[in-house]
Amino acid sequence: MKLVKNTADQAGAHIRSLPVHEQVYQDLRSRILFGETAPGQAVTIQGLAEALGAGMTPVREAIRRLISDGALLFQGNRRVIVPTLDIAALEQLVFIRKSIESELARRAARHVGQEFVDRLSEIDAALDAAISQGDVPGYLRLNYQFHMALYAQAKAPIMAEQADRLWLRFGPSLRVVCGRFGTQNLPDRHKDLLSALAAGDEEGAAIAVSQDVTQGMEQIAAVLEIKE
Amino acid sequence: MKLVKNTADQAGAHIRSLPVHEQVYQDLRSRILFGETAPGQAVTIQGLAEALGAGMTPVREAIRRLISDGALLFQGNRRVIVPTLDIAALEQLVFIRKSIESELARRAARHVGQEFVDRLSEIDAALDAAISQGDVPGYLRLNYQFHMALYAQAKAPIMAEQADRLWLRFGPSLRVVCGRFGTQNLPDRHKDLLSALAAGDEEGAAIAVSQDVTQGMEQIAAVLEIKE
DNA sequence: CAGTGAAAAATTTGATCATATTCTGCCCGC
DNA sequence: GCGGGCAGAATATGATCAAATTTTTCACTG
Repeated sequence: MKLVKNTADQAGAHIRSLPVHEQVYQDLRSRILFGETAPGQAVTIQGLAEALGAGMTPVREAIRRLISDGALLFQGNRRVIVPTLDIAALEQLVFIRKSIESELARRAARHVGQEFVDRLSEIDAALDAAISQGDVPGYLRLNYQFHMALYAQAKAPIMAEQADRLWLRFGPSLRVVCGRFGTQNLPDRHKDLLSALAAGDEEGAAIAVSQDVTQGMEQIAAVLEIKE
Repeated sequence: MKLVKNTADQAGAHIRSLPVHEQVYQDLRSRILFGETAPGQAVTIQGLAEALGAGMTPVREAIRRLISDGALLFQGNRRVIVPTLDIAALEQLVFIRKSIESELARRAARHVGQEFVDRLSEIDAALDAAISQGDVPGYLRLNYQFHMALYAQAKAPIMAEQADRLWLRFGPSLRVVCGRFGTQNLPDRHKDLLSALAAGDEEGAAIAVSQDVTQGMEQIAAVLEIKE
């Protein structure tokens, strides 16, 4: 009872290099990271499967990964939401970020060359442009890109991965901050960082990143206070 | 055409509160954590599904979560293995563990009561017994239990979760250490820690944990050096 | 004639989907 | 207000397809 072996070479301009579950993961991840999902929002498997035109198995896997990343929260019953930050969580994130990211900056300072400083400066210039134009999504993406480029330079992949994961936890809230305050008075310790890097000043780089973290988190804390 | 809705709650002593993918996750996790899987070993979906008597979808989900945890490694092609530590990775783990776990000890010291110190002492006594009897699995489980009980007391769930995740990365290698050196000359800074906790000495607790981490990691480093 | 190497077949394993089943939350009638 | 059904969403299975590894074969060289 062999049915027709329909060769199924129908028109599919699919780039099949990446597995579907990986594509879904990246897609969802960047939505969370750049605030396209609001804190508290529910996430349904079937909804996503339909929205992305994928089956539910790949969507399931992507969601599990993101739960493990701390980017999504599995509420005891079988409901999944974008987690809401509270002050206690934020305070812990500040501590961990400062520990890891300042060390990453320290290590990156050991490996910088002129071409790397140039590349970072380029990103920072684009970032400034986004800020002055009030381009919130652009700001969020470039800021992320700036930090990740720096951390990649530290030659410490495990630490960089930990830092990367932490960003998923405050991405949605950072978006809320920008929605409320706009981009005008955003902190920018990147200039300090760039001069420290150019001078090979490890401690200076660490301090600059630490201050950047503190300021960013304080903005989020301010919004959280209001909400209480 | 409704067929008999046999509720099938008689089969085995199944605790049906936990979903299968969760059970598989916990099972695999503890196997990795306590060294029942060797570093470098390959992990196959279908193999596990058969071994655990589960379908492949739950196994898939568990594996994805563990990859995200850093407990398994997805090799570019589609092969999944238990990752092998190298010196560079170990050094990064030491830094992160010291940062996070010493802070957790510091915070735990703020919330201890007598009954908590007693409970920890109890675990530590059992741990000593396991060491003197050469009971490696018992040592690994009790050591993990000791640290996690301490970190739970810190009232910092996010930091504790990060620490927990890190343990998955050196579990398999720790097992190798014990296989080579036995349990006799394992470091035990737990006594220092217990007295610091009883005295409410935050810094003392932080230092004790930091030394415990250093010593444990040095043992692993020694084995890694030999292998090179 | 034996050994080496590559190419192709076969087997193993991963990826995806369609579907059946079970559980949760909600709504309606009592 | 409360309990039972009802809708919908999540869990889980097995089938099916695709890819990668392994094995086999065979030709060619020393």
